[in-house]
Amino acid sequence: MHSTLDELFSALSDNTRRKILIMLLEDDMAVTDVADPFDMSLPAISKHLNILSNAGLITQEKRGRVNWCKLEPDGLRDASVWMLGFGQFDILDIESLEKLIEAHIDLTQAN
Amino acid sequence: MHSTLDELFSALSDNTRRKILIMLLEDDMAVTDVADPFDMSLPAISKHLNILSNAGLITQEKRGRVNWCKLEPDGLRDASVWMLGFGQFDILDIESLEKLIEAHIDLTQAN
DNA sequence: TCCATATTTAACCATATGGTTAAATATGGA
DNA sequence: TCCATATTTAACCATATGGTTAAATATGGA
Repeated sequence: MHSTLDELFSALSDNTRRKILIMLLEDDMAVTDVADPFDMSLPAISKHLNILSNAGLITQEKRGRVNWCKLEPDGLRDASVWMLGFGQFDILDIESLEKLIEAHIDLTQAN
Repeated sequence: MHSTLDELFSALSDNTRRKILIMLLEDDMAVTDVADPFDMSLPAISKHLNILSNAGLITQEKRGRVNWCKLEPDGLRDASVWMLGFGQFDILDIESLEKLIEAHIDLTQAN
């Protein structure tokens, strides 16, 4: 929830955890199912999921015996903002961003 | 140069290193000058700079006694691309986008 | 030549990280 | 009630990380 950039980037610095995030892009998953494709013990995956939770990248909701893991859509935002603030704008289309903001301003002024 | 995402995100997960990158956004710097604002020994800074080099985020050029540190503009690219591939760029809300545009304008006008 | 300056290397240390296996816990269902 | 299933916790281990101080190295300049 109130995770630091340290926690965020650190959470992203492990390939297992990045793969888990990509899996959760598809759908929410139980811990056992998250662990399935990995050649690694369940406790190891459980720890990775904890790290992702603390970084704000996922949330976990326990229903019955099953702990459902869900991607947290806003989790990457702080990291994205920090990185893009560096001027890596050639990746994004600046003009369309400006149009988006103009549209937003028009909408708010129309009220 | 050909650093992994692990190295990249890991390099970014330390606040000292992020601060160094922001300092180098201004201008190239000698190692001693990079170290100056930090309450930390020179060897510690030297190690941080090595980590940033290995991650492809900076380059170092030795001229005489002085090792000049230079921001590597494409260094963040792979990380950015990973996040884009993640498809979560709608996570940037309007406010963040406005800040980004402002930052971009500041940067281009600073030239 | 000799000293100062800039930086790295070496040796060390405490703590963090990413994994393991075994045991504990909690819920579901016959 | 009793067993299976889902997951976490505990204890442990090897290696990585981020720092230190002291020594080594290389260059610049009087």
